Amino acid sequence: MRKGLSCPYGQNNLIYTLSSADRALIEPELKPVKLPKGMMLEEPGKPVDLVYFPKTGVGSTVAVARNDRRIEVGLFGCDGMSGTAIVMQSDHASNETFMQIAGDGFSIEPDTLRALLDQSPTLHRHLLRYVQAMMSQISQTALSNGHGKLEERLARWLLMCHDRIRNDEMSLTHEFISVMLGVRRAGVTVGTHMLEGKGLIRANRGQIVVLDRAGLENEAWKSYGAPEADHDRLIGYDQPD
Amino acid sequence: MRKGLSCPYGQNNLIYTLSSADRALIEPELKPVKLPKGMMLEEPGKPVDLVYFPKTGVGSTVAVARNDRRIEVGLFGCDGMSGTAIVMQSDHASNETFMQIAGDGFSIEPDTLRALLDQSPTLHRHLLRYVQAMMSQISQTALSNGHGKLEERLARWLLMCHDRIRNDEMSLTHEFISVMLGVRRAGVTVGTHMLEGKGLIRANRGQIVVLDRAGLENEAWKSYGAPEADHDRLIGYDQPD
DNA sequence: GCGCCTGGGTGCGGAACCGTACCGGAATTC
DNA sequence: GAATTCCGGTACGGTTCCGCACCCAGGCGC
Repeated sequence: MRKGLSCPYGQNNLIYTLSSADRALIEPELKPVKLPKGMMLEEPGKPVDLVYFPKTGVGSTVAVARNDRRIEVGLFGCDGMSGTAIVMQSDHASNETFMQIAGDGFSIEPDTLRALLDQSPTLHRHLLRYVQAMMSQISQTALSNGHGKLEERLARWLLMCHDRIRNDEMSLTHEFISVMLGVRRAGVTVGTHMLEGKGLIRANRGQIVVLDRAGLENEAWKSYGAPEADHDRLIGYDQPD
Repeated sequence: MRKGLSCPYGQNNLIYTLSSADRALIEPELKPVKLPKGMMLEEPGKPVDLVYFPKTGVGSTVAVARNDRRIEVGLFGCDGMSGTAIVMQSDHASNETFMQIAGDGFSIEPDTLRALLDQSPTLHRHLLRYVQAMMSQISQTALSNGHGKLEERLARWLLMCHDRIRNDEMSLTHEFISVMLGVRRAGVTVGTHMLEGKGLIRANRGQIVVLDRAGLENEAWKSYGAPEADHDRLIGYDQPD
């Protein structure tokens, strides 16, 4: 587990790190919600109809091209939120966001959130800083997609997932990972074998177990770390109050 | 020229599309400034020391990895600004931004801008929506880097540059383009030959001339367009007032 | 005029990854 | 327990792009 995500299990870190005043402001408006696997949180070009703050599970943000090519650009769990367009004073999402690993969390109406943002500059500031951290993550993804070898990108992706799950076991199929990374399914099979051969993970049938996190970080050192450090600086230890 | 960038030549579109009240607010604080080629506008991990609004020229935002791998993630000209971290209520940049093609524009002190953002929610909103458009552009870059062939990525990049120059001739070396795209210099040579062969551009010695813009767009259709449409929706025709 | 630097053209071997396809075992369904 | 679906292992030819290297031409300084 990364240090910046050390909020208690079953909390959303963005909410948890708010000042008590801001938390008191937003908490009454948050509705508990199940987030089943595959649930669509926002769709490109459409208005955001609910904003979600996961407590568990993992959400993926995917850029989609006209010709149906798609690739994951960002990923979040208890550290983040969907519907960032609202924070940006827009209303339409530009990417697709869905639940990649089931969980639960909170939802809030966009209009309500907008009102709260107007009411509390510190709340707005907090969420803006989160979006800034996401931009850093997306930038790193662009870099990694451009320069990284498959094995390195795979290691980075597994790490980012692992960061957001309080468990070394992850339910992930090669097929799914291949879509997220924008590579062949067979490529992922080969990549996981490489990582298995080095004793970093163990995989079988829709299950990947992280054995050596430090080793994975080493494998992905070119691509992993900078956005995570940004996040910790922007959110983790920067609690207003 | 794209429709969303149709502000008068020698204006910054972000400033130009402000409400008259907001423009009156910010204009006294803007200092005219030359933006020579290669000028560093912000550096990763360092505080933003000035925010720039170009009127002419092109700026590049580049993600840098620890091992010195780098790749351009975003690009802006008279349509944008540097120092978006300030708009996001942060102070440190996470990427490197520099002038790729010389120009001129305005600068403003971060503290001054911060004060203005607090003072005018509509100003803040306007700039936030610009950052949202940039996120869309970065996402598309990640997608393009992951899936796109060199020729297609090259076409997209030339289009994005062309959008921000009021001229079909662009001073660009293969070497420079190769760094921006994160590919070999020789690869760019081959790619430009392909585009030349199709009659879309003409290139010689540090000069690239766009001959057939529509053809270029066709060549890059998978990657070009969506972020530009987002930008136009968020900024171009959404003038408060 | 000469040398030098910059920018671009070209070639070659090899690595990485693609598209496609086939197969087998594991889980699920009825 | 038979059928079906899901998931992963494997193979093969082809393409794209890399790393490296060498050379040539234009432009500049001296």
